[in-house]
Amino acid sequence: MFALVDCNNFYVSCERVFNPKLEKRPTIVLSNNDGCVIARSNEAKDLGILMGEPAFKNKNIYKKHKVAILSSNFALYGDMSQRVMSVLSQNSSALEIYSIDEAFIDLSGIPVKKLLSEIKYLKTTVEQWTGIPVSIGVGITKTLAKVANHVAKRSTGVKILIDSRDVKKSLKNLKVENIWGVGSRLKKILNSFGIKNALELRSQNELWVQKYMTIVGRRLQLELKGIICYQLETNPTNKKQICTSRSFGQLVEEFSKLEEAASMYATRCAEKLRYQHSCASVIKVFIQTNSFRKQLLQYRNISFIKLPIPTNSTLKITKAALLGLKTIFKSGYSYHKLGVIIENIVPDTNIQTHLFDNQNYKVQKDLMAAMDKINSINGQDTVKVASQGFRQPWKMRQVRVSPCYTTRWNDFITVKI
DNA sequence: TCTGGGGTCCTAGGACCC
DNA sequence: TCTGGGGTCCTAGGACCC
Repeated sequence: MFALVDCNNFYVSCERVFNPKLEKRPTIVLSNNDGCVIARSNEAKDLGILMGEPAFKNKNIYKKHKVAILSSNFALYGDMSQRVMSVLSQNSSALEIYSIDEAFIDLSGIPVKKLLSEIKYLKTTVEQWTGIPVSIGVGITKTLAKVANHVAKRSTGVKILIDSRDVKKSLKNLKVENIWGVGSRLKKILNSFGIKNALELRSQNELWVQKYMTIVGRRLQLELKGIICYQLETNPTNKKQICTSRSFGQLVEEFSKLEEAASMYATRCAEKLRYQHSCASVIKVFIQTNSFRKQLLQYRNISFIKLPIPTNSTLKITKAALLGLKTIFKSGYSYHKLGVIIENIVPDTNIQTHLFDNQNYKVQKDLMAAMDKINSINGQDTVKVASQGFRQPWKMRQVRVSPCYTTRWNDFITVKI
């Protein structure tokens, strides 16, 4: 049994905690550079303001209804999120923080009779301690808990969806596009076969689902049937990719400004990397013009840099990012967005396999011999090396540690920094 | 020497999430 | 004039190996 706790209109609710005058007033929060709407109060939703809508389009509506328009303050939201999650973790046995405003809770062990009072208590506690209103939905699987939450949001704020007739009814009332995991593409496919609600999807033939919705759809269907495919993930796993990117407030042409942004974002990436005690060896930089402005000349490109040895040094990552930027920069374009991405992330204690890179044949051979020795002493798969015959020029296929790593990077720039 | 089946690994790109 | 940012997972298809 899972509960999904979801903060209502999270960013707006955060703002309201510190500015009670915003209560009852239609309120929206805008993205970076006040570009588009990323949060709406219920009153704003009632005005027909959509999520992700560009803010400049509806200025008249905002003015007419005296909508409070706020720039985003992610430091505040992050802090409020932590407070909510801490209350939840104090009041539950197992917690998975799913996003900044959502968490799954394990409820197994609580008798069904007590469920309602439990989650009502949880809801009240969070609201009293943090000032953030939440909705809680309970279901047998995570997907059903999501469905329950959907129902809760439209009623009293709590919903237990266990009774099979109740489940059936709720699924019938849920449009396919509102199912967790169904986006615009799947909606189109489903609708074209006349499947409009979640109940119809649940009762579809399994082979059909597999064919048109792949394994993802099968899991979705099973979860709707009450068969658990997604467990609670209580240990936050390390990021496999870390990205820092922004749109510029206005178009940028000078290389120096791009450089400035690239080194700032590279620094942020390195910080995030160190925070999770990892190292990375691939640094990507992308730049792009504004694709919405079709009259302008369009250009986008991404550079790949692979470092011989993983690092979490800000300096090294920044240097690589700047080098990458140089390789893709073209003058004569007006740039709109820049991002730095780091990949090939490994724990910072686990870099020995990368010694194989950029070594000559003899050194590699010696290293392999050393690895073999370590393996034979430990008697386990500390380090595995593919048992290929040696060839010239040396091409190592695979060095298997966890995570697995190979040296097939011919098309990439490899730099020593 | 010729050829095929079975397998792994990798990447780009798409789809989806909040 | 002005259109978010940060992620994950899956698949197809190529490269490569035995």
